Amino acid sequence: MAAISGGKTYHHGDLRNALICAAVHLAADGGPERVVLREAARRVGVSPTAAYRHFDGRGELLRTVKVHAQRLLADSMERAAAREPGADDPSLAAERRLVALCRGYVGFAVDQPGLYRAAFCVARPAGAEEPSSGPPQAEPEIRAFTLLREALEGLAKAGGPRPGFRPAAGAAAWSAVHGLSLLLLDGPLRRLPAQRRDDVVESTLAMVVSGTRVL
Amino acid sequence: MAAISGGKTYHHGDLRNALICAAVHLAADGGPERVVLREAARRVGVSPTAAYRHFDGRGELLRTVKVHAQRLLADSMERAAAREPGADDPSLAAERRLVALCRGYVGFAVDQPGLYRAAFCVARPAGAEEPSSGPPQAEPEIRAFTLLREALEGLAKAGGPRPGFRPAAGAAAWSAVHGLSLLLLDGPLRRLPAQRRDDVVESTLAMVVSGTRVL
DNA sequence: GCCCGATGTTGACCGCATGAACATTCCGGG
DNA sequence: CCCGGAATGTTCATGCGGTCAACATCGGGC
Repeated sequence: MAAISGGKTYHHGDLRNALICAAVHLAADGGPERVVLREAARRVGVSPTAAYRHFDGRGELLRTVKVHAQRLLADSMERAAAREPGADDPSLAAERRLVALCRGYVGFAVDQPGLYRAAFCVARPAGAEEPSSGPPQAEPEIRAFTLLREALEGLAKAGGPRPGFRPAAGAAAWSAVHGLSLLLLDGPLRRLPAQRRDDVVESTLAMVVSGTRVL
Repeated sequence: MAAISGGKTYHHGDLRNALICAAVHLAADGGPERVVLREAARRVGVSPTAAYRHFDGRGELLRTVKVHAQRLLADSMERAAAREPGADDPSLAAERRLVALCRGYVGFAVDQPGLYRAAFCVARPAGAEEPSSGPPQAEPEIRAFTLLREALEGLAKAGGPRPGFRPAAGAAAWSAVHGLSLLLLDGPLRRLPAQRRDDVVESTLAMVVSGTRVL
């Protein structure tokens, strides 16, 4: 029927995606807590309960947004790494890649605070608190982390295989950029002037790189 | 009157503190989002709106809890540092103190996830979004950060005054422990078995210490 | 002893999440 | 071509939380 003529049909046709899109926009300005089911429905022009045909409640909507946000974060990292020219010295290249990835990480957090926070929000399955429910359901393995870990492995390899390298180094690096991002967003480093902020970022990256050498 | 006899009086007598206490308990299990005004009032045995005589709404209650939580965090750090024996080599002592403080930090986060999250939650003043409202109102200077910074300064001094030391090093160290804490709490490092968790913590602390040397 | 201000209480309104029952549409047999 | 069930939306209703206005009560200073 007249889907072309702008007329509204009883059946939306692609409500799920429309809701996700609206929810992502909500998260983008206001973070995860502003992802409100009713509001998303309103924006799409549909009754609130319609969303329940596509999501198991607000929790699942949020979780979907979260996945999206994580993807965007990883994209930002890869883009930053791709922009990095240094393909000269291969051993240096590994380090540059790591730093570029981190820059992309923090950059995303600063540019898209709402989405960044959404990417790491806790969206409990609607009233779950007990750890004893079924299998531990392995984490979907976040690409952002994979990128960091691989970069670190590349760095370790480039510097010659050293014995002390621990996989936990990835977590350490991640901790640094994650913590830095959050402190800059909501944390006490919020109102930092841009110049000082860069300073802090550089220092932290230096710590990561240097720390990587001893891990 | 019969405050002693357990009889309830119309006037509570110390409602503000009672509410804060209840709210802190709520935060302790469930984090900031579970700090619900009505629930706190219920636990104290008072009507919901009574709270408005002492707080400017839920936001202020939460902010009060936040301050409390930050204090507890700093306490945990100092306690950890006090437990640290190493008073032998003064130059080593500085490093040990730094590590102990960090351990106390992460330890608090792991032991009191709800409070830790409350300590860093964003409690906006009831619908504020515009950055252009009055003076930047300096942050109250979080003691946890001060402890870290001072420890780093002590470390720098102990190693002989080096030129390159930047104050941003404090932020870098903080970023690491903060990020680590959050990844362990809600983040992807959540369900990590305790043993691996310690591994990650150690690696991160090693990164901090080593990074400190180059900053 | 009385009155005012501080402190609580009731009642009401609004937004949100969610579930039950009902309506509309689409689509694949017959 | 027609029908019935599956999808997909809608309306109505419940319960919770934040918050405001109007009213009640207490306690202390005059």
